[in-house]
Amino acid sequence: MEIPPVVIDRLPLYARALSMLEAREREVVSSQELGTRLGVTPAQIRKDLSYFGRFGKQGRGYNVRKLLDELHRILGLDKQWRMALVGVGKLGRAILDYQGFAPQGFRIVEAFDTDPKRVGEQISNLTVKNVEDLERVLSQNPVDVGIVAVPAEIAQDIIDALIKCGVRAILNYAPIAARVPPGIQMKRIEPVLALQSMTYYIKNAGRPAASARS
Amino acid sequence: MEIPPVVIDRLPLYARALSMLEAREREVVSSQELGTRLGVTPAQIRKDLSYFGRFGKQGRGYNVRKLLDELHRILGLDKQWRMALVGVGKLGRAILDYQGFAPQGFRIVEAFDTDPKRVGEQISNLTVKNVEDLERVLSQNPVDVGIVAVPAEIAQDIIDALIKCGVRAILNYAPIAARVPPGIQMKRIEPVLALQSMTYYIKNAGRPAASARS
DNA sequence: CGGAGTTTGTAATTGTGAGCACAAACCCTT
DNA sequence: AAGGGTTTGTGCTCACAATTACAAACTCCG
Repeated sequence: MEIPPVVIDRLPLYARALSMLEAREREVVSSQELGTRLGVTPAQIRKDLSYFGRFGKQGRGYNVRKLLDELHRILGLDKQWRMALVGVGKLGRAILDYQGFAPQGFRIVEAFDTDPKRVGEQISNLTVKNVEDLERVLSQNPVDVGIVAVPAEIAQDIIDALIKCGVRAILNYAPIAARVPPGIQMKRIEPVLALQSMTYYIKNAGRPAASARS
Repeated sequence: MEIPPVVIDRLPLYARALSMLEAREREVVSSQELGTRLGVTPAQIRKDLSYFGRFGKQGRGYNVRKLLDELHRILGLDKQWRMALVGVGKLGRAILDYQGFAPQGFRIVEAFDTDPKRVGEQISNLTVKNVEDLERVLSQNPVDVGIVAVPAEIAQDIIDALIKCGVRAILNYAPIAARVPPGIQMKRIEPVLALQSMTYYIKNAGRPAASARS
């Protein structure tokens, strides 16, 4: 069955909420409560889950542990994922430093750069390698995900190179609308774009002089 | 007229592509070409723009400079936007360091933290202030946008505090599904969620043994 | 200046996802 | 064991967004 991408995008949210509940040793949760926590309607949650099976019990709700396991299995979060970072400038270093990947099973196992001055440098347990060796290195030791943190001008070339090396998912921090062939996943991380769409909504508000704040 | 949020989300993409074309001194561009660059259908672009007016000329296309100006005006990008950062841990420091905001008119003008050890510290032209003084500082010198880079546990409280201070848009880096009242804009920046949905699509692919690569 | 070739703007259509509402299933208390 | 109270899973409807298709408007070359 073909599952709508929006549904897939919501599943990690559900999983994260369930993790929190599990940490608090909650055994059961209803779509109602989950929905309130996440700002999603209960029907939406039930429908999303129904694409994959019947995980709840009428009159009771969902077993937190069991549903979390199912979601992990569905999303492929029951494995470890190997990632390669390209670009170890300021942004790249911040990504290497980021403590949020590892606990979720995402490990950065290679780092590349074009700048010879950076190649060879040791950053958090990794030796920065030359991007020219990308194909050689990754063919011997493949990764699943490529993280792109290079200037916009060369981002598309880097992405193409990564895909040629068998990478199937790209996390793109470069400010560019890159193209990937069908079957390859790509998501942008672009704070500036997020800001630029929010300003549309707030541009006219002025400072609320002295009116009510609901 | 009520404009679909998806449309608003695409406008910054158009603006960025136009910026690039302007830098290359292109005078005119068609929806066709713009669409190819961005991976969007030409009709989509024309329809999106038609919500706001008639900016093109049949048989010719869009004047790059003029359309870019219009988009800037529509999105409110013709002003400077003041932002306050809360949380100057590793992530917060990386955000302060990020060179991508300023050129687009987004300036971080205040930085806050809860940790007394960090309060008073100087980071890139800013003095870190105590989050307890948030209300006082921002009431004297309001900002438009709040950037949240604190642990999940306190993120909702920080967001509530920012909104109480008149902030109308939140850029949220904390891994939490926070709630905001209607009229307040919020966007998440969450690389992990992006990864966790991509794995769904690539989890079964295995390594393509020796098959064709299209 | 005329006609072939472009390209826009939009009406009409198609496709898709969200919400509603309810039967069926289960829990729990008495 | 029975009945009131919950909650799930899903068919149906509605709303909205993407695509198609085309008339109208413009360009530009000879």
